[in-house]
Amino acid sequence: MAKREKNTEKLILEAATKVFLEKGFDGARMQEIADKAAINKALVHYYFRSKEKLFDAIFQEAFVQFIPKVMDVMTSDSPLFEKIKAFVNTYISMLIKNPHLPIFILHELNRHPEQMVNRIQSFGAKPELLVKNIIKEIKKGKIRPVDPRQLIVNMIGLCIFPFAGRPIIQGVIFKNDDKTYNRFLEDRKKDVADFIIHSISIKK
Amino acid sequence: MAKREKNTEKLILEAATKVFLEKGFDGARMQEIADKAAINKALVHYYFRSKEKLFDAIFQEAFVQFIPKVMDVMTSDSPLFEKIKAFVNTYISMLIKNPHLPIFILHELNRHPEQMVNRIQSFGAKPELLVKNIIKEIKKGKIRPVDPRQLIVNMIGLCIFPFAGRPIIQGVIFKNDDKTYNRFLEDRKKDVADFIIHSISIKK
DNA sequence: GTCTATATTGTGATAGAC
DNA sequence: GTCTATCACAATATAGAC
Repeated sequence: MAKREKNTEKLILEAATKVFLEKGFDGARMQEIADKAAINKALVHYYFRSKEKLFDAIFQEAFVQFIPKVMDVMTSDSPLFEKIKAFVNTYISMLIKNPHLPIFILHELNRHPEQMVNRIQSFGAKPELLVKNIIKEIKKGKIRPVDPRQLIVNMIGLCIFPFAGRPIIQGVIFKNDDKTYNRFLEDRKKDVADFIIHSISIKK
Repeated sequence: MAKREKNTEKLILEAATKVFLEKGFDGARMQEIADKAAINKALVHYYFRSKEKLFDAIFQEAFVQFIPKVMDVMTSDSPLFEKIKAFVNTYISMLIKNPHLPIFILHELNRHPEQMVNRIQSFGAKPELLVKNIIKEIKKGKIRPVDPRQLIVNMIGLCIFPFAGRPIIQGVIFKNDDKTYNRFLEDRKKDVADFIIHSISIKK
């Protein structure tokens, strides 16, 4: 059976995702989206009515992807260090596939912080559970006493930053070499996990 | 003696800095800059000719501020851990005063990575020195063997992320409370330094 | 559903009086 | 130097034929 042709709506969404993620809402052009989807500009409006509505569709999906599935990791019954390794590995792997995601989400949310209020309810990340879990480990004397919120921010920041800051890091530290930087990102899965674990381990 | 009036050029630069840093190049409007400077739109063009030229002036200064003065810290002859503490403390303090700086720089460089090539030469950050310094500490057995480049990226990322990701972090973890988040940022000066130092300390 | 043509508005930039 | 008025074009959005 022949492969089914993609329908137009999907073509537009794919094109729009690329353009919006690379240029942001303000930098994106409906014309460029239409060109990339190999259709006419009017057709984009036919399917999504306005630039804003099209953007909302893309942002929604991108945002869900961006929010790390902390809960998935925490519901497992493996030890904390194993959970950290799994989280870092999964999250960095996803970002390697979607390198523009961090800046896109971060920039758009900085432009429109009010939108954050709406988003919070719409997804089920409950960091309280993770916080409690960390506190439990501290009380059991398994890890160094730290502010759990700081630890969570550290974990996420360490994963995201090399993608959000790629041009500057690659430029300054890696002499703009793509291959070396990609290798650096691969290595990071292990390095960041080690880094975090060492930072909360108790010295004997 | 009466306080001297600010000249127009300075007024424009101050207004433009605010607008560009909050909205980025694509989102900024010459009209808004003029309004904020309490002058006419034509006058902005009179002083800077074009939006792009005005932007360049702002970006240049912002970029210099953004690049952490790693060298300043490293030229001191204090021990590595003291250097790390000083760096984290200085950099986070600066970011508290300029919270929009990270997203602004990161976003604009992602939009125009080619510009990074020009910038690199224009400022004197030589991370090689820092890399060598870290390697020396490792060889002396003072710290755990790590990839110095990863360590540097970690240090910077840990400082920057809570500012770049403020809306999302504050929304999800801090129930959107400004005061708590500001306190969190203050605490971070110490917490991040501790975090890094523990992560590279050698266990006895 | 898809196209061409066009309306409409927004925005950077300039001309010219004062 | 500073202003008002205006140009020129870019970009979103719609009308209407097919």
